[in-house]
Amino acid sequence: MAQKPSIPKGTRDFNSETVAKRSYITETIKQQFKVYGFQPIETPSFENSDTLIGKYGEEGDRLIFKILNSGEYLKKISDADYQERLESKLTPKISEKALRYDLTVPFARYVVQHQNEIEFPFKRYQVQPVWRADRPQKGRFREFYQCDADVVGSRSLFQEVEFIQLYDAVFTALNLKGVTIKINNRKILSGIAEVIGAQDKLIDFTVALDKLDKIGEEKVKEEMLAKGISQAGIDKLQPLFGLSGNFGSQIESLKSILESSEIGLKGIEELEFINTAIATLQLKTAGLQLDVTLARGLNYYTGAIFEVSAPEGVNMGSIGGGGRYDDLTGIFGLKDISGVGISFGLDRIYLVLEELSLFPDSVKENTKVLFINFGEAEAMESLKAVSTLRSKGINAELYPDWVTSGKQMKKQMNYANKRDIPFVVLVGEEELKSNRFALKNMTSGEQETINLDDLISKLK
RNA sequence: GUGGUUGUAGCUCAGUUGGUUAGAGCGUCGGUUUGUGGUACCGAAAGUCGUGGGUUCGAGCCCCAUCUUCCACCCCA
Repeated sequence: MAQKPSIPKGTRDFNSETVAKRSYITETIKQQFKVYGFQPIETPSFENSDTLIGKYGEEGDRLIFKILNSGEYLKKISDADYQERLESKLTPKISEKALRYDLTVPFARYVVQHQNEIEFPFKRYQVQPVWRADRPQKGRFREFYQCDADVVGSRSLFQEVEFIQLYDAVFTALNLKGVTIKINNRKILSGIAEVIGAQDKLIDFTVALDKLDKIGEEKVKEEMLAKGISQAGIDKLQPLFGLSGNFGSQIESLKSILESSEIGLKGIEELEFINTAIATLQLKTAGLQLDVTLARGLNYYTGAIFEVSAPEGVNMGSIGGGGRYDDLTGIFGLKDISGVGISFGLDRIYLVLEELSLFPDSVKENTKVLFINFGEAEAMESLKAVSTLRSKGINAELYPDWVTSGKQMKKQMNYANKRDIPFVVLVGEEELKSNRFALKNMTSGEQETINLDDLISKLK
């Protein structure tokens, strides 16, 4: 064979079984989104670069796929710019569009652009692929799907409460038990940074703190010190490292750390509200856990921060995340619109369900009955029956090629086997004469000759 | 973006310090079996050893580049 074609790294082809399983997940998620009152929207797969660039931090900019301009884009570059070879200067001149990096920023753009047509609070969901120029690893791809639900135009903490319920509802519907919804609050992180005198180093501080369960207390302290946080400040963090117990007792410890910080106390107040509400409403299968070290998406989250981790024992990064962003639309010129949202990582949820064998057998459902083809007259008669069965909603098909020998028969039976088709119908010369059908059960091997009505009822 | 790792038949993988014609299992195809599949037995086809350079009398094996896989960073769903 000649050189085989290939696809770019970090992308995948999906066979029909995988498509069925993926669609089982997205349909389950969409169904819950609808039940919770969200409306679908879709946005283009690529945006103007200035919509995306600079919204995800320096690291994010690096991971955005940029689209080369059409036409003679190099001719428009001045000799000076060309000679200079400065990416930051040249890139915007040869690339004015970029692939969607997530669903949140395009959504913010959508809200601002269509603000006069939207009823606030606006609840939307969106299930579309996003692209990142990342280096692939397990559960990390360069093209993957996000399933987002967001609300804009309400500051109510009941939204956060509902999103936690929504997470719980989806994972319950997927029969995925033992999922942990971690929650934190940007205001608490700000408060802690304030207390230790590192307000200006909030990001460095939280990035280091985020690594606590991965690299341990000592390394975290080292990293903070290296980032310029004072030893005195780090000492004040000591109670934080020993934080344990349930939601309530952790909150009490945090209160003592944050007693001098107004914003920190505000964060605690918010967390307490959410926790109390969830305790009253109860979750079905997921667990809610306060995790002060959780610090994701700080480039725009301002209040609650969510992250969902797979059940214990499954080696997978987060399978969902989200949070409150008080001023996301501000970057597009629409001030004081608060938003909060969550995201499900389809590709990772897939890997988790696969690892735990949680896909129901029903996702594989395909053709129920295959008619063996014995020749023109028989095939014609078979197609009549096939049409009738199809009109009754029974997945049926006729093998397209005729039997010319016993080998062909074997081939057709094998075909049914390979495709896991549970029934085969034989309409040969005898059946044609008697106007009956030989129905064979491919699992048990049993066979019976019956009329059309019986055939329908047996296959229903 | 940094460091490492992987690639041999359709699939999963062997292949010794560089040495004749690169192997196995599964699958595929044919036969035992011309209206009955799954099991069994017999047989066959199938590989530019990821790709491109280089070293060597000789390269699947060594060197360089590149693509790909997986992993750890960074970051993230």
